[in-house]
Amino acid sequence: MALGPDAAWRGDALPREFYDRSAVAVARGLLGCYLVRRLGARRSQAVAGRIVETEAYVGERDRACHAHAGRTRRNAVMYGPPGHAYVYLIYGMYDMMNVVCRPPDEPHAVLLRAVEPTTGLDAMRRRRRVRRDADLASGPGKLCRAFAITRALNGADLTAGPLSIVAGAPRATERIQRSARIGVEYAGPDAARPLRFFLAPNLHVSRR
DNA sequence: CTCTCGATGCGCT
DNA sequence: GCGCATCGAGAGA
Repeated sequence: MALGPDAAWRGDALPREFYDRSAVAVARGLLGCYLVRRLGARRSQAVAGRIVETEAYVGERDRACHAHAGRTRRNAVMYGPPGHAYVYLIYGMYDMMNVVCRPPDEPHAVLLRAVEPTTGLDAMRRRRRVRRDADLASGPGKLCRAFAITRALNGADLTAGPLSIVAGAPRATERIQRSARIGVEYAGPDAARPLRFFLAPNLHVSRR
């Protein structure tokens, strides 16, 4: 079968070492990479898209980070090896996907905030009833729904299995921009830190 | 377009 | 019991 122009996501998953750095480095490095979800009994169906927006959560001293209060049952995955998914429920109805990073002995993670769908759009449209494709995965809760990511994948290894990330890069027309993180006003001085990263111009980020 | 508000489950105090 | 790393519907302009 010939590989079409959207075949980049078929490459190898990013290696463990990619994640073994600070969340800031990983948050920047993930922009343009492909989030790949394999579904079906034999994982024959695939849904994929370019990561266009991320946020870094940088350890116990970051008041916006779930590890701020130390290790708990919910955030335990953040204290494990890098390259795994940390998925949790928020507002009683939305799942959020993070990528665990691991600078020495520090619980860092990167929240995936928006994805530009490239493959399996029909499957995404079935899960998300939206008018425009740009709304399919333009938010952390939206992308989890579009990609069928739930807490059942908490702890999943991103270097092998039904959920992975494949190397990619920003387009020649795109630049990396940064801002304060979204929805962390409660975090005091940490709320203003510019730890959100996104590609611009790109119609699939969560806010313009 | 902007703004407001309710939904809804659970981790943690 | 409180509050949350959100979303989408509805109202108004």
